[in-house]
Formats: sequence, C-alpha cells, structure tokens
Amino acid sequence: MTLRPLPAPLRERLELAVSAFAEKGFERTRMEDVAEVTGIPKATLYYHFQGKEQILSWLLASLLRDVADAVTRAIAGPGTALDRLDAIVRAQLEVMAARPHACRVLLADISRAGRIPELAVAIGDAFLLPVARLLAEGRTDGSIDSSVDEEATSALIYGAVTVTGLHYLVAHESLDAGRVGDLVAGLLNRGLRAR
Amino acid sequence: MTLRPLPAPLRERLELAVSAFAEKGFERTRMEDVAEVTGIPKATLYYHFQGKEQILSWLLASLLRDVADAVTRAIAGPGTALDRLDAIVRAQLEVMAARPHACRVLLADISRAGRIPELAVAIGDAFLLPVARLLAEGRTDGSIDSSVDEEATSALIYGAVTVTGLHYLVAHESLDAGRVGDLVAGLLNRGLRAR
DNA sequence: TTCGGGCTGGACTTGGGGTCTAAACTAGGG
DNA sequence: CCCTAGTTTAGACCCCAAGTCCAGCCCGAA
Repeated sequence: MTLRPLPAPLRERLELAVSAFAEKGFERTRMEDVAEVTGIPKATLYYHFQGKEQILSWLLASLLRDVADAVTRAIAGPGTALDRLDAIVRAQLEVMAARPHACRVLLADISRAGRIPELAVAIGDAFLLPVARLLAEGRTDGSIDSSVDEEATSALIYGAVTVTGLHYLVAHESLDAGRVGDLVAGLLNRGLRAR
Repeated sequence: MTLRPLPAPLRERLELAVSAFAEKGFERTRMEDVAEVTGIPKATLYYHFQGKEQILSWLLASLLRDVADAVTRAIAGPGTALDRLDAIVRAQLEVMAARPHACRVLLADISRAGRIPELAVAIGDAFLLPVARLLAEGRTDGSIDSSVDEEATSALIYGAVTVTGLHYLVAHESLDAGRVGDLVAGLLNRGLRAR
C-alpha cells in the first residue's frame, strides 16, 4: 500500500479526507481540498502516497479492517452457525452506523474497488470468505439449509446487508443498526435455516 | 437529459460506449475513446451531450428503462404478490444477464448515480417503488408476512439481487439467470412468506 | 440557388493530477 | 556539537484530457 509506514499523526488527520470524499465525491475533491481539510500539505501527501487513488484505497482498507474485525469477533462467538450469521449481519451494520462517511465512499466506489485488486481481495477476506465458511459450517451442524449455495449466498448476504444499510445512510442520513439488524437478520434467518 | 432528441443511428452506436466504460472504467475512458469506439466524432458528441457524465447517464437510463419494463411486466403477471415478487427477481436477473456491460457500469457507478438525481429517481422508480408497493399488496392478500418493513425490505431485495448478479458477472463473466434466480428467489421467498 | 440546421475537423483553453527541486527541519550516533 | 539520513514543505512546473469555439461542410426544403 504505502511504501513507508505512515506516521500516526498523519494517519488520524487523513481520516478527515473521508468526509470530503463523501460530501463532494471522489473526483470532485481536488488534492488541494484534501490538503486543506487534513492540514497535510500536498507535497507531503505525495511523499507518502503514490496518488489520489491510493489515498482512497488506504482509507477504505482501514474501514475494511474494522469490518473484518467485527466479522471475526461475531464468528468466534457462541451458538450455531446460523446464530453467528445473525451476529455477523448485525456487526456489519454497526460498523456502517459507526462510520457512515467511509461506508458511503466505499460503496460509492465499488468500481474503483473492483479495479484495485487489493480492495477486491480485502472485501472478500473481510466478508465473503468468512461468511462462505460459516455457511458450510452451518450445513454441517444442521442449522442452515443444506441446499444453500455458498458462493451465491455469501454475495447475496453481503448485498442485502450493505445496500439496506446504505439506503438508510443515504436516504435518512442515519442508520439504526439495531432495528435494521432485526429486519435484515430476521429475513435472512428465515430464508436460510434448515427446514 | 438531452436538449435535442437523439437521432436513432447515433443512439445505437452510442451503445458501443458502454463496453468501453465497462472495460476500462469511466474515468479511464477518454472522450476520444468514446468517439473512436462509437465512430461518432468528439465534436458531435458535444453537440448532443453536455459532457461525459451525461453520456453515461443517458446510457444507464436506457438500462433502467429495460429494468423498469421487466419489473412492470412481472408485476402485471398472475399469482399472489409473493409469486410476482419471485418473478421480479428473475426478471431483473434476466436483464442483467442480457446486458452485462451496462449492469457492471451502472453498479460500478452508484456514486455518480447518487449524485445525478435523475438516476437515483430512475432506480427508485424502476425497482424500489414497485417492489415496495408489491410488498404492501402482499401483506393485504396474505402471501407476505405482515411484519415486513416495505422500505427496508425493498432495499434489501434490490441489494440481494443486484449484488449477487454482479458477483457472477464480475467473478465469472457470466450469469446464469435461471440458476441464480432459483437461489435468490428461493431464499427471499422463504424469508418473506407469511407464517 | 439560397437558406438553415445538423454535423465535423481542428485548434484552442483550462483545470487539476502529478512531478521536481531545493531548502528547511528533525532525530540519532559519534 | 556536528553529521547524516530521513521527513517535510513551498512553489514552480509539466501534461493530459475535458470541454469550448468556430469556420466550414453537407443536405434537404423552399
């Protein structure tokens, strides 16, 4: 990502760039804007990063680390695979509620994510793979219907959670992770559990 | 959208720009590339459109018209609301399978869609609103669980269908609308039907 | 044949991403 | 205290691609 490790003070101030991207959109945000809002001069930014896109992907990677952590914790919890899937959904929504700007930017820029291999991989590692594994586990422990297809279903869950959360972030500028979590997790639970 | 109505021959050739956008991404595609691949000279493009973004939104609007039509047809079909929801899901996946490039571009550029009001509205009209209405209908006719929230659920369905379809388009470069439709529609059906 | 509108080539402007340089400013090691 | 290596920064600069302009072309209608 970055060649040199990024000094802590810079790391924090860079986070301010997220809201700029979220507000005006990535391409409408000039490097000078980033410099201004973070207080980090342009030349310094270019000293640490290869370009604007890399700054974006650094920021998004940090969000994905949060998601991955939350998902990992949820998976490590108690209960059947289906229970833990429930927990994953809620965990992801909580991260979204906690970092709305970053989420909007991430979702808004899947395109770039698709073209930046590291990010595609990060999404996979943070969500799709763990969920796919959990689905397989659920078929074994009997909590999840044996006919589910891991690949399609993990993508489906990701889409359902993500787009629903995003919808509230965009349309209402607020996301009640508890309430939306009940709705989404409930529907998925009924759709997935063993019959 | 366009000030002047766009002549038919141009309309067809413009469609070729979609694959360019899908391959290289929107911002990496120069106007000259668009001119080259469509055979429409740059000056002519600017004669008809206000800019690159407007060309994109024109193309996406045409896709959304297809989606809206397919959804409308599915809704007009026979059966309970739940049955027709099933049909909507399959219809959307068929459109995605039929126009993979356009879909990838559309999904890739939700950000822009979010910032181009007409597109946000078009997505809402093409999918979210009809589905929300159908959900309400389903609660009335007793085929859909009475506790579903229309707003959250229509977003959820949109996300589930769309992201699953996109996943196959991106990861496998092909989408078997029938098979994926069975999976997605099945899960949603079990998740939504009255208990 | 002339008029008017769609169309086009090609030169031009401009904005912003990215580069370069050279001068500070550190921090550690001797 | 100085030397060196790594940071940080201002400011000038380059360059590409979006978008503008305009003169002229083509063609159908009057």
